[in-house]
Amino acid sequence: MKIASFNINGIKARINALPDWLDEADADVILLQEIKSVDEAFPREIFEDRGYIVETHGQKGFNGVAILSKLPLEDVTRGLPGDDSDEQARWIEATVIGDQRPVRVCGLYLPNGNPTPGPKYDYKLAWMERLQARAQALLAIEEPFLMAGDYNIIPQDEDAKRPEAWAKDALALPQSRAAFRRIVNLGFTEAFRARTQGPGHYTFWDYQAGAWNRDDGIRIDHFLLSPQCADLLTDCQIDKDIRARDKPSDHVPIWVTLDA
DNA sequence: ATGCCGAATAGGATTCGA
Repeated sequence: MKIASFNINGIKARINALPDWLDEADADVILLQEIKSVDEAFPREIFEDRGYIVETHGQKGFNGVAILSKLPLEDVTRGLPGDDSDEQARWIEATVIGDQRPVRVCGLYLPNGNPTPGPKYDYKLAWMERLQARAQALLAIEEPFLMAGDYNIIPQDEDAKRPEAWAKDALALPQSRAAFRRIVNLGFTEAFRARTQGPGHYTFWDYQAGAWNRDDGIRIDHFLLSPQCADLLTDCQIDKDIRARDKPSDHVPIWVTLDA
C-alpha cells in the first residue's frame, strides 16, 4: 500500500500540475493539505476519473484537507477533537481497507503559528496538545495507524539548509520542537528518519529569493507511524523533482509504502 | 531579508502562508 502526502497550496492553482504527478506516483491513498476550497467546489472528477474515492474537509479561502483512495474507506471523520469552537479545516481521518489489513490514516495540516509570540502561536501549541490527545487515544487501540501531512515543524537543525534563519520561527522554536517530540515520543516512528539519515532532505522551498535554485529548503512534511504500522514500513521517499516543474506548489509530496 | 513570491478573495488591496 502506497500512501502519499502533499500540501498542494490551492487545488485551483494546481489543476494543471497535479494530474502528471497523480499518474506517475500511482499512490493508493493520497492525503492533501491546503486545498483552499469548499467541499462543493473541489474538482472531484480529476481524481474519480483515476479511480479514487474523494473525501474532503474544506473551507473558504484557506486550509482544507482531503483523503483520496483507490482502496475502500470506512469511518471517515472530519475535524480534530478537543475544541468544538475550532472552525479551521485541518484534520481528516479514515480507515483504509488494505488487501492484507486495515490501516487508520489521519491527514493533517498543523497551524503555522507565526508570528511569535501571539495568538497564532498559542493556537498552534493548543492544536498540538489536541493532536497529542488524539494520538494517545489511537495508540491505545494497538492497531496500525499513521498521522501524516504538513506538520509545520522543522524537527532538528539538520532539517533546514539555513537553521539559523529559522531559529526564532514558529516552525523551529524549542517550544515547537518539544511539542512535536512529546507526540513522537509516545511511541511513533518518524518514517523518513527511519530510512534516511543526515542533512539535505527537504519538503518545502519558499517561492521567494530563489530558494529552490539555492536548495534553501526545510523538512516539515512528516509521516508518524504507530508501532504496529512501523512494523509494516517498506519505504519512505520525497518526490523532490516535482518542485522544478511549471506552476509547482511550494511543498513536494512525501510517501510511504506499507506491507498492508 | 524586514514577505523578495504565490494564492484567494475581490473586483483593488489585503490577508495568509513558512
